[in-house]
Amino acid sequence: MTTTDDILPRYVEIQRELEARIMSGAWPPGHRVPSEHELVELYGCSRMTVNKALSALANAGLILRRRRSGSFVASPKSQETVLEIHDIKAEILGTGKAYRFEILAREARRAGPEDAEHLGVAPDTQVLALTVRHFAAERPFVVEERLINLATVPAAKAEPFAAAPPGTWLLDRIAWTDAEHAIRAVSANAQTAARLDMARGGACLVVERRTWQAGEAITWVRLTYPGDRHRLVGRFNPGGLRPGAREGTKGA
Amino acid sequence: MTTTDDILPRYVEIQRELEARIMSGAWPPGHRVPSEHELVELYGCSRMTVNKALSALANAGLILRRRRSGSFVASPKSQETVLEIHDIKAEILGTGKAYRFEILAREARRAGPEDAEHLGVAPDTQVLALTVRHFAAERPFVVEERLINLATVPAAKAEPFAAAPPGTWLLDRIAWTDAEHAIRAVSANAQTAARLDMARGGACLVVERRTWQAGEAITWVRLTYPGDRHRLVGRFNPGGLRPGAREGTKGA
DNA sequence: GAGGCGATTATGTATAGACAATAAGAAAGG
DNA sequence: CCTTTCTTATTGTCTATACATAATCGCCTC
Repeated sequence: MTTTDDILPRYVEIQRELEARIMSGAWPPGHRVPSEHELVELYGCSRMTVNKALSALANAGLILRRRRSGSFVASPKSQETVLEIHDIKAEILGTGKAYRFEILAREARRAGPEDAEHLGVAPDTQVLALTVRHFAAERPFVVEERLINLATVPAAKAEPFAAAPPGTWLLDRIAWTDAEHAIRAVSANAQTAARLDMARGGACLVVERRTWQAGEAITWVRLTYPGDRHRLVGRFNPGGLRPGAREGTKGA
Repeated sequence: MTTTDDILPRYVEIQRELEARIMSGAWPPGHRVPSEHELVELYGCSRMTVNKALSALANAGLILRRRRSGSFVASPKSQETVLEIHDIKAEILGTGKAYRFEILAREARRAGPEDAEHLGVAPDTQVLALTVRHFAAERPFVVEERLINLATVPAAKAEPFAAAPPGTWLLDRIAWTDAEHAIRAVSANAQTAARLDMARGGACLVVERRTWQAGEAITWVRLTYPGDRHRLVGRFNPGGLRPGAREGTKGA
C-alpha cells in the first residue's frame, strides 16, 4: 500500500489495516468489525495482540465495542478541531518578525466583582492585574489583559516582567492542568482601536482563557487581536492518527 | 480521594494514582516515575498490568518513556484547546431553541479560481455552491456559504436539502478523515449585516472549514456568526483525562 | 586517558491461558 | 403469548513468561 516497510509491530499493522478500511469508507458507520477471535485466525496471532489494536481504535473513537455484540464502526459526530494557542512571544518569533512588548498598566489589588468573575475566585482575593501590548515588527499585534491569582502564584507580585512577558513567565513556571477558552468577535472601542493601531469599530478577535492547576485558578487572560491581521488555525483528524502520514491535507 | 468506588480495573487505579501525583505537581516535570518492576512490587500485580497504565500515560503525553533510562514526567508545552464545532442544527436544538433554515442560493457549476482555492481542487471541477441561513428562535443565527465537491459527493447534486441542511446531510453520509479550521473576525458588509439582522460594520466571527476524506476534498464552508450573539468555547486538559472529574472549571 | 566492548537494566512486543462481566438469543414453562 | 432461565458469544481484565531492543555503565585494552 504505502511505503511503510514491514518492521512494524504486529498490532500496529492490524490497527492500520482496520483503520484504512474505516477511513476509506469501505466499512461504513455501523458496520461490524470482525470479532477478536476471527482476527486472531485471520492474522495468526494471539488475542492480546488483536485486542491491543482494537482497544487503540476504540480509544481513538473509531469503533465502539459492546460485549457479546462485537465491535462496530462509529459514526463521527461533531466537527472537532484542536487549536494550539501558542505563547505570544514564541508565536511572533516563529513568523520571523521582531518581537517587543510593553506593560501598559500594572496593579496588585483585591479582586473586585468583575475580577472574581473572570478568574473564578472569591472576591477580595489578592490578584495582579496587567495590561500588556505585544508588537510584531513594531506593529501592534495583540493587547493582553491579564489577572494572576497571587494566592497561587505569589512570586508574580515582585516580578518586573522585564525580560519575558507574563504569559511566557507563567508558562515557564506553572504546569497547568486545565484551561478553558472562549473565542468571539467584537468591535473595537476607542481605546482598543488606539492601542492596536486600527480603525475604531473595526472587528477584533477576542480570545479569553482561564487556567487552573489542580482546581486552583492560576490566571485569566483576554487577548484582543485586530481581526484583519490575525486568524486562528486548527487541524484535526478523528482519532489522532499518525501525524503527517497523509498527503492530501495541504492547502493554500 | 473522590467518591469513586473501588470496582475499577487495576490498571486504571494505578494510572490514576500516578496521574494525581503528576497533576498535583508532587512529581514535577523531569521527575523519574518508578520503573515497571518497582511498580509491580508496589502494587502486587503483573508487569503487563503496570505496562498498560504507563503506556496509557505515555500515550496521553503525561510521561516520556526511554528504554534503559526509565519513565519521566513530561513538561507541558503549548496552550492547546479542543474546539468542538457542532453541527449547526444540533447546536441550536441543544440550546432548546426552535431551529429553521432556508436556502438563499444554490448553483451547480464548474469551480472558478476562487472556488478551486477554497476547496483545494483543480479549476473546472464540478461543485455545488450553496448559501444557507440558519435561524435560532426565528432570529438569524449564522450564514453558511458552502462548496461541495461533486466529484466525491455526486449524490449532492440531486439532493433538495429540504429536510436537513447540507452540513447535517453531509455529516450523516460522509465519514471525513481530515478537517482544517480557520477562525477570524471581520466587519459585516451590507449584505452580511442584512442577512444576520445586525448593524453594518458590526463584528462577525467567521469560521472557515475544509474537509477531506482520504485525501479527497469533500467540502468547504464559511460560517459567519454575529459577533455579539455567538462565541466558541473549548476546554482542554493535557492528556485528555476522564472528563468532568474536576469541578473548578465552571464559569459564565 | 581514549576508545571500544560487553553486561545490565528498562522498556517494547508477543504468547497462551484463565476467569469475569455482559448481553443476545434460544429454550423451557406458565 | 409472555416471561423466565439457560446457553453462549464477545469483550474486559489479568497472569506468568519469553525474547527483542535500546541505552547506560563500567570494565578492559591499547
